[in-house]
Amino acid sequence: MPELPEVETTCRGIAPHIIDRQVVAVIIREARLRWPISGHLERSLTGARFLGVRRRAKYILIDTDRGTLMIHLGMSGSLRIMPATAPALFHDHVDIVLDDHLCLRYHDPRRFGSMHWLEGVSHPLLDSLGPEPLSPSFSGDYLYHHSRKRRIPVKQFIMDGKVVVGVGNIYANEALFMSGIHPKRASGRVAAVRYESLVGAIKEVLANAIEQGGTTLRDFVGGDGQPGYFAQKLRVYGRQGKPCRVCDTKLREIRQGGRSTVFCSVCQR
DNA sequence: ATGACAACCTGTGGGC
DNA sequence: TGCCCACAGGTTGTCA
Repeated sequence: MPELPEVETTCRGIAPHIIDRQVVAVIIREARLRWPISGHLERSLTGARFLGVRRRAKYILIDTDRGTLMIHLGMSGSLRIMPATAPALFHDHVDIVLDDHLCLRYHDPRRFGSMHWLEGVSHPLLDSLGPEPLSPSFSGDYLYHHSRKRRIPVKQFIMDGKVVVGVGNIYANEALFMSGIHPKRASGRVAAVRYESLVGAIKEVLANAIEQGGTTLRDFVGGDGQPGYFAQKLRVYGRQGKPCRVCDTKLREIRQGGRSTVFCSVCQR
């Protein structure tokens, strides 16, 4: 489900409701996520006070006075604020009950998400991540230099979290269209000036999607339960067979690394 | 080091 | 109408 804009939307949605609140209980109904939830988590988190919400890549980092709660939403996860007394539905795997009778509820049908407790500042899953796409260190120059001599198609290159984090399938498709680059082009054969354009497109599409509250395709809702409104602005993703918004050519769909790629064979070279 | 691919899991939509 | 297969927003691990 969530790409970076949806994760950012979730962070912003939950932060005002949980900061300064104390955890009075942790209810784990299903611990079998991508990695099983550690037995330490409940003991460590209960009684802790939330201090702030951060994001690194698609990980949500919730700092407390005792350690940090690290949550990933996988493909189908969501976090909602709701009354602690609201009946738990199917796939509501975890409740973090707060001292004001609200709770932070984790829902994830596919269970590709995860929940970790960090005692220190780091975690192995965060160690080899590339730069944040909206940070100044992510530049055309950076992509150009890291792609030399690489043969991987440019779309898969920008979706590699060791290269840059937070560029998922939707926004990779969109950014390549916006910058006129063919998704199958070898990343090592993309010129510097085109990487400048691509990086600009990635920053623009992600920033716009965040402003719109994320992209709701099926069931995404932010921390307040509201859907995102970016879906109606998509240029290529999900529009295979439909006319290119620029030149009217029928958009093509191919598969790359098991993921669907939609592009315009006239606009993208 | 790089790249290709399977794996994790459930829900849904399209084709037959 | 109902069944089955393919595919869905992500990421890691394995293997050649």
